[in-house]
Amino acid sequence: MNDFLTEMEFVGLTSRLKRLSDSLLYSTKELYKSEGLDIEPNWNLIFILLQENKTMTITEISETLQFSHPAVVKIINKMKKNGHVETRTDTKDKRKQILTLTEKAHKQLPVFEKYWTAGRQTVMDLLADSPNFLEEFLKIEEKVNQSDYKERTLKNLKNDKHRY
Amino acid sequence: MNDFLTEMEFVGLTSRLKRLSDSLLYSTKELYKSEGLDIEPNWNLIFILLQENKTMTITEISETLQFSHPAVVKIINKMKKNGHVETRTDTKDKRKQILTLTEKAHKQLPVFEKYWTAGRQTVMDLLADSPNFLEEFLKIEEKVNQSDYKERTLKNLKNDKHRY
DNA sequence: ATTAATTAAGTAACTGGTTACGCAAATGTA
DNA sequence: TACATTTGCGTAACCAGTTACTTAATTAAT
Repeated sequence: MNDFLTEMEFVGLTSRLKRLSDSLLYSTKELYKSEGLDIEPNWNLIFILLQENKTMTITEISETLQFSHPAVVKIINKMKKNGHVETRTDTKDKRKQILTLTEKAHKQLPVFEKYWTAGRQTVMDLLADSPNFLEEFLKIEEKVNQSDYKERTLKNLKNDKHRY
Repeated sequence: MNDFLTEMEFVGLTSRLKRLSDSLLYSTKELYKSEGLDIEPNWNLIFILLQENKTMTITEISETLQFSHPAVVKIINKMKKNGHVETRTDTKDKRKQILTLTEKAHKQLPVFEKYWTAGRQTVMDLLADSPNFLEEFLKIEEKVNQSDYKERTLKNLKNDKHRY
C-alpha cells in the first residue's frame, strides 16, 4: 500500500528508524499504563544497572547508557518522585549524587521483571525472521561512532566535486 | 568499551534505535546549518513528493510519509515561513489545503539535491557491511504493523502464565 | 598556596515527533 | 431537506531526547 518510504529506502532511513523506535516506545508506555504499572519505558535499563551495581552516579549511568546526562537527570527525578530511587550526596566528592534503588523498588522488581521478560520475548519474536539484524545494526552504530553522518556526507560532497 | 547496551541487546533495542535515529537527525541538522542551507532533515521527503506530484494536501502527505497530520502541519508551516511552500484552499473542497513548491524552492532544488545525493551515498556507505539490514528492517516494520509491541507482549505474558 | 582547568550535576530552551480535542466543510442517510 | 457522520486541518499539551549554559566541587599546575 504505502511503498513510497520503501522506495525511498536510503533517503528515508532516518525517518523509518525514528518511526519504529517511537512506535515501540509509545506501545510500551501504553502497555505499562494499561497494566497499571507506574514505570516508564527506559527505566528497566536503570533498574537493572542499579540492581547489578548497587550504587551509581548520574554520570556513570549516562556513560553506560550513552544518554546525555540531562536525560538521566530527568529520568532519575521521575524515579525519585515515584519512590523507586533514592539519592544521597557522596561524602568524599560532594558533587556526586549516589543513586540507589529503594525498598519499594526491590519489592516491585519481581513484578516488573515479568513484564520485561515478556518484552524481551517480543523483541526476539520481532527479530525472528531477521537473523542478521542485531549484528548488522551494531556495525552501523560502530560506523556512525567512528565518523558521523555529517562528516561522511561532507566527504562525499567533496569527492563528488573531484569527479568532474 | 561500552558493552552494556550490546550485552542487553534485546532489552535495549528501542533505546538503541532511538539513539541511532537521533544521531542521524542531529548530524543532518548540523550539516545543513554548517553549510548555510535553510532546510531541515525531513524536508527532502516533502520536497521530493511535491516535485513529483506538483500538488498535495496535508493529509495526502501524512499518509504517504506515515507521519501524524499535526507533524506535517508543523513541517509545512516552517517550509511556508522559509518561502519554500505555498498553500491555497481547494475551491471544490474548502477544507483542503493545496500545497505547492514555490519558485524559490524550484530554484534552490539543484543545490539541495547535491546534499541529498551525498547523504544517500552516506547511508549506502553505512549500510555497506550490512547487506541484509534494509530487508530485515522492513520485515520488523511489517510485523510491528500487524501486531504492535503491547499486543505481542500481553500475549507473551499470558502464555508464560499457562506454562506453569 | 593560589589560580586555572576539569568534572558532576542541574536548569533552560529547543526539537521532532505524538495524542487529544475542536471546528468547519463535505458526505451519507432518514 | 434535515440531521448524523466523516473528513481535513489546526491547536494545545505532552514526551523523551538533545545542546548550551551555570554553579559548585575537585584536581592540576605554576
